[in-house]
Amino acid sequence: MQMLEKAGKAKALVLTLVYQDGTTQLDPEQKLGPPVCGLLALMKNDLDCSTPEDPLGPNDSLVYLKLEHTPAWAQQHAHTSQEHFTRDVLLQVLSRSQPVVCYKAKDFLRTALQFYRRDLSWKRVAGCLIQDPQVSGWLLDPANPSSCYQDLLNKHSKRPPTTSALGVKKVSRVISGLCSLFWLNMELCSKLQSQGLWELYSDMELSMISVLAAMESHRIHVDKDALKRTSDLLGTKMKQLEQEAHRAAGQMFLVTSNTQLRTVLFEKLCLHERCENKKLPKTVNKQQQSTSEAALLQLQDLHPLPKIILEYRQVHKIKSTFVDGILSCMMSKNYISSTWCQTSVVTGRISAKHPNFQALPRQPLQITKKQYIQGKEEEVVTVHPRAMFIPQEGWTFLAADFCQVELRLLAHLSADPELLRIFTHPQADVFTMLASQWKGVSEVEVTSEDREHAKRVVYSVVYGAGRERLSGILGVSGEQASRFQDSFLQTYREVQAFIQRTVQKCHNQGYVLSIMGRRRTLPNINSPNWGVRMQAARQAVNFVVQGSAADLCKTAMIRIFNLVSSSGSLSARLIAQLHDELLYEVEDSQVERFAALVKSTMESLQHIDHLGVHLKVPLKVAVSSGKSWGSMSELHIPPSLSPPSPLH
DNA sequence: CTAGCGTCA
DNA sequence: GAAGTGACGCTAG
Repeated sequence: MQMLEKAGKAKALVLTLVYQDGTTQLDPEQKLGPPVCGLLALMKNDLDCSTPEDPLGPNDSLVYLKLEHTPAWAQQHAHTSQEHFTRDVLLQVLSRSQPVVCYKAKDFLRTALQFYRRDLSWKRVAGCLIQDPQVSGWLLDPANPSSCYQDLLNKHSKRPPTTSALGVKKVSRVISGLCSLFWLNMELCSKLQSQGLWELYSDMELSMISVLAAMESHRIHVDKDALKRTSDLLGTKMKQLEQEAHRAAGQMFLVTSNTQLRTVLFEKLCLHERCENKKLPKTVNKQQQSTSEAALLQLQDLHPLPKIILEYRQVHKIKSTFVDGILSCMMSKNYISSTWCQTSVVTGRISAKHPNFQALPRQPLQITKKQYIQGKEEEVVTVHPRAMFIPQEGWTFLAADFCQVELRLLAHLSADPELLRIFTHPQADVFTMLASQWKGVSEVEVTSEDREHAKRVVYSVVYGAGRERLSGILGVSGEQASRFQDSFLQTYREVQAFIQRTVQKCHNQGYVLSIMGRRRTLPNINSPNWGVRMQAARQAVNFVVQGSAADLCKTAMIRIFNLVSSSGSLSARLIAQLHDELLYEVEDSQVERFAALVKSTMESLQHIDHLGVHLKVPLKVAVSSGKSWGSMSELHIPPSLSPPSPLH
């Protein structure tokens, strides 16, 4: 096929998805993305002789590939050759060594995987290094990601817009868009190079595009019936609580309305008059009595209503966001695939939406269900959104968690002897240890809530929480909080020195860097406004640690992805990334082998020779597995079962 | 304290 | 009336 040969020989390929409404990825974002109908590829050979006025050089050419499945009954006849042609071009795009450029390349890769899910394995996208100006733009200035292609172009292109949009045919607009995309990519690449961001871009972020595309193309099974049952259960529970609230209030009112609740609590029941010793929070703009959680907690001993409202809100939150919310993401299917965003977090972490997989409750919710069956009047049921996610038949979920990554990185970055000692001679889990010290109980008595509490306290202090905020978290007076803060920073003196060093550096150069060279510029670090300046200082410190942790987690994802992709037998797939935790779906028979591989791959990141990363602390990875995301139990891996040869 | 997304008034 | 906003609550460190 001539065209295929031409595409293979082209010096560069510039791609965009085309949607059924005629728009492309270069047009401003649609609210609800229309379905894809094809792919437009510009094959560039004349890299020097095109001008803004005549973007298409004499040796450049354009091809439109229809993405559409031929019905099975028609396959023996006409259109199958075209379908195969498109697939072959896609395969070539995935494996070519010449540059391929696509704005929002992840969407392109995912679309390819979805259209050819029968005969295009997700492993095939592993080696693909498609360039993406959206990613480059974000790396250059992660705090201000561009909202659309035009935005990005305006921000970086030296030349003014090529042709005025009015009166020009849509086709020529798209063509000149693709040409500008090519030049924009060149421009961004040179900027990355001059900022020292090239390695981070080409070795990490570009690989992430494939990892995320493969992750998005996977279908996560959800127990839809159970989800519907819990939706109904929570619905009846809310009705019960509403009735209880009306009874407690002595009147009907809309429990979801804070205005009406305020009237009941403070004008009818006058609860604020009965707690003059406590300070009740006020609403910010109107200085009215607040009905926030903090206020209701203060009032809960005076009257039954606040407690009922608190429980109502809790149930409502779970139902609307995590039960009905997930149901609405499923449409008529019985699976979901989240959207994973690479360019929305300043620190380099990734985020998820529809649904936000990273925010599903960790703890199940206990519901007491009143039912009028003889013998038992009350039944306690636990509602756990995570338990709704199920591996496919014959597969198991496996989670691998980097234990205390940020704190370990802080130990490394600060070289604090005390913090290093905790991690190099671990008698116990750090947060468990601290919790047992603070609460005066033995380590075995520390509950998971205690541990969680200790964790919040530690991170709050190291990221610069003020006295007021810290007293809220610790549950002590402001004065005690201050004392705690002082003694903490005295115990870990080098941590304090690291914080000061980082802020100073940010002051001098205007930006800070993570261990792998990720960069955040903080213009506000020199603001004349004290509050604004202090916030920038905290952001600088947080960026160095959080950003470095993100670097490690991404490296882990990529290495594991490459190991599995290049293995003939391994089939484990990444389901989700919970920042420091990777969740995989693994064939039952491969669980042990894969667990050992994941653990050793992740822990081996203590030393990354070619990047000059040598952490002063060991990395610890905890692995767990289960037949639902809600019921994972720890897996103990013998230390050296099979040391993998790390690819990079 | 720092990062997000989803829901609501 | 619809669309935008800030507070809150869930997550992760």
